[in-house]
Amino acid sequence: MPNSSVNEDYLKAIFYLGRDGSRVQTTALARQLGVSKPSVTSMLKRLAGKGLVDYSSGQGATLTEEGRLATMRVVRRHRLLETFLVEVLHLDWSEVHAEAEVLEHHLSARMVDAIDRLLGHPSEDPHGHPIPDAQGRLRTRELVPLGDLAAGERGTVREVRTAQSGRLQRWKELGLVPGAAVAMRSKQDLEDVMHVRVGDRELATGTEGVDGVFVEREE
Amino acid sequence: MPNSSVNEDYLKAIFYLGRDGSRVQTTALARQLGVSKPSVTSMLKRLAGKGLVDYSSGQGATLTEEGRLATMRVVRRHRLLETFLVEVLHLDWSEVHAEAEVLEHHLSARMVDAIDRLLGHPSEDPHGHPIPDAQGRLRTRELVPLGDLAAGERGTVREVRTAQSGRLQRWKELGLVPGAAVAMRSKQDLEDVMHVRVGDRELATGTEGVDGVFVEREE
DNA sequence: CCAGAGAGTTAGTCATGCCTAACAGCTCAG
DNA sequence: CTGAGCTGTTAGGCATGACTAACTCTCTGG
Ligand SMILES: [Mn+2]
Ligand SMILES: [Mn+2]
Ligand SMILES: [Mn+2]
Ligand SMILES: [Mn+2]
Repeated sequence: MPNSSVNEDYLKAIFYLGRDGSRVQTTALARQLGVSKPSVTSMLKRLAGKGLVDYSSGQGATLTEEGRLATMRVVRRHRLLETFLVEVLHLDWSEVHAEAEVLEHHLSARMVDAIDRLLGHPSEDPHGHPIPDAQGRLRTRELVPLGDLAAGERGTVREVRTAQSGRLQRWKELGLVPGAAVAMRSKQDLEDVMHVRVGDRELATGTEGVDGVFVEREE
Repeated sequence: MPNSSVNEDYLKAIFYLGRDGSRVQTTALARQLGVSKPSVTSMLKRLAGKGLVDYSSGQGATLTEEGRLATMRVVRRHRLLETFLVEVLHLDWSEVHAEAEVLEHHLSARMVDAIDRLLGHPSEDPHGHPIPDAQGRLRTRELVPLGDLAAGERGTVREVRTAQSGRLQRWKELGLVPGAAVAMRSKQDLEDVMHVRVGDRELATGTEGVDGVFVEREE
């Protein structure tokens, strides 16, 4: 009756893919989770049976309120774990996602509380992602992709969204970490090259190279 | 192809039940693991197929060398985890077994190393159990049940073996923890009552009440 | 000697999650 | 307008790991 690891990963995927308010497609879930489309169809029916998602054949899926709360509990565990792994076990921020992806399903409430306490109730994980509170509330912010800044605009890096550890490693080397001040110097859209000031360094990159870096625009 | 959580719990159970060198019976495993006897028969065949146990129908099971090494890796993770949960997360020693029982199956090598390093390569867990080293070597000691001490004999508590958190809590209150000096004052075998000095306190108990407390005899 | 208790196995079933094959419906390019 | 390419479902199967029912075998007490 409790949710399995697999259930929880489906819920998280539905949550992430549905952030823009849209219904989540079978195919998108299959790609995200690395399973076949029939597996997704079958699982959506079972999650609907448990009251965690709204699903009708061919119409995609959304989380119910119960499903959203269950998802927030998993996301909370995931992000607390990442923070813990970096702060306490001193793993690199590029490595912790894979660990947290597994352990998020196996932490008791007691351990979650102990970690939360030890870390002093952190509000963000190492990648800048907000940690849902114990009631399932998630802070939201107005962030834009770094590549959306116009030439001359400034901002501050707030979140880095990727699960690829190689990209995280590179961004750390480049100084593209939460808190970093950035300024868009110039953009050659046709060539897909932009010049960005990151802290006190200059960076030339394509859109793809910083895809996943989100900034808060300077007012 | 890697061992599942369930596989690992079977291996551990075979290891513990076979410590005395005997072959482990189907029924004993079924009771230990809380599953039916046919489930055990079926699993023993599969573990034998993986080369982890020696099994022939009706003759019980023993670990192969490969199975023993796999078991030592799980026991190492379990005991490092318990130590970590007590030392770092400050959970009570009576609570950590249940947590470790789950997490032992989901820790990466990287996390095991990080925990081992953080703790300074501990040699024992909070209950006094030796932690296998990374090569699967397990320290052995000559311990006897506290109840085996004869009147007048002294010793030191070295290990407490139980998975019941209530018993652990009680033993902690009584001072029956690894390192505690004990002395058998007197025994009334017919009534099954013994009087034991624990540190500077006096304890009257039946055999059952201290079953699982192991001591090193004073020479 | 024989009945019953235990130990252990076989057979058959179920739930969970995954897969491939096949097909239905929609949209869009040619 | 027609076929290719998507999206999505149904059908059927497999692996893991659990269960109950029914059986065999061995041992022991009366
Ligand atoms: Mn996960
Ligand atoms: Mn993160
Ligand atoms: Mn376990
Ligand atoms: Mn222990």
